[in-house]
Amino acid sequence: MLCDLDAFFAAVEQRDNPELRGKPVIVGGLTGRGVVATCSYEARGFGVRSAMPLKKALKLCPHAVLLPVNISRYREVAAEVLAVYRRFTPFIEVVSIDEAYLGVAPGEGLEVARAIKEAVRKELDLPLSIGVSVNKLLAKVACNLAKPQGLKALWPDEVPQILWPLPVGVLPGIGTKTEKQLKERGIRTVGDLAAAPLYLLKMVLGSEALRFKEYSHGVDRRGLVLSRPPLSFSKETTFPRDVWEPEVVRGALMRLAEDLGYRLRQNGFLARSVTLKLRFADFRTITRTRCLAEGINRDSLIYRTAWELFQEFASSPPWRLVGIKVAELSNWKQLSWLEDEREERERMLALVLDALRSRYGRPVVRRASGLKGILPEGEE
DNA sequence: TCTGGGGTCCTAGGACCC
DNA sequence: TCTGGGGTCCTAGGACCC
Repeated sequence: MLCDLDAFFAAVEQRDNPELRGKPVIVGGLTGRGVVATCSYEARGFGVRSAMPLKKALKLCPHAVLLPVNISRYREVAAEVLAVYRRFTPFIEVVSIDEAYLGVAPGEGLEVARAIKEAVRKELDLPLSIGVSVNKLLAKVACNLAKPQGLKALWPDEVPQILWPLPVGVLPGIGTKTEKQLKERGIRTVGDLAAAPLYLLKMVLGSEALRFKEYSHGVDRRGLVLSRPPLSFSKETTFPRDVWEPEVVRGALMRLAEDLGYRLRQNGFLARSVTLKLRFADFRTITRTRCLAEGINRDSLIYRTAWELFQEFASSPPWRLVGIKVAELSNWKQLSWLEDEREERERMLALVLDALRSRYGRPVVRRASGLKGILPEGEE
């Protein structure tokens, strides 16, 4: 079964603040250049949708309550929801903060789903939709049909009647680009796809043609992916206005690097590649990667690498967005006894800063001349 | 309308090695 | 003089998902 919390961010806000119940609520960035992360069903009534620019959303629904994304709060609540799921089954694939596939014994799906839905509503006061079937694809489609606050099963014998009339975009892996290409070849619905000759599908879908052909018949061989370590961490920021000054970008890179270093250390990783992402005012976007000889997790090394890449490849302003990604992750082995004393002191400093940060938030270090010889060269 | 942020996966070319 | 086949690693971009 697929469990999907309805309008999750907005639902948490409405639950935590009853005054918001029944009102159009939009959760999204507040910079003015943001988009809608989630909106309540009341807001959807005005045509507001996820990923819509906030400016447009507020034109459609001027009296909406606009709230910033309080991601740490939503993570707390999501953990509570997961704890409920775990009471019913250990077979859980967490797709995202608000979605998870649950595996239960054949024949028990609907019954367990009803119990989960009821528990989440009663104990956590959150609306949940669940789709039940024999595989992930059909469970997902069933869930979409059930929303909001619904529970629906979709069995293989219903595929021609229920799945075939739907647009091909309901299949996982078919996004707007592929949907358009298929449409140009006369394939609009899943039924069209099921009837199309394979050579035609291969023109658009390449080596994946067969898999989508199977999907169109309701066949999905994917199993549950219970859990695995992350492959990358990234952080990026869109400036409130287009930026012309390299110094502003440099400051942003410092903050991004701090955040990524913190996450690497907290999760016990070293990263061997650093990627700089730049978006220009005209929305052209480039990425530049540097692979390193050794894994790193120090803010200063992440920052330095990203800044070097920026200096090499930034070409010309104005810039709209800057981001850093760290990847090629490995476990953070304890440094060998070969490490020199300076490195040891830097490691201690990092641990102290992380402890401060866990407790008080990100430390703002304006100038630390007293730490000469401890901080890396050139770092304030 | 004016376009976020955090991820994964795939493709394709080039360098390099044997 | 003109050129195989198999492999890994690195890099850039794009599609997709939530």
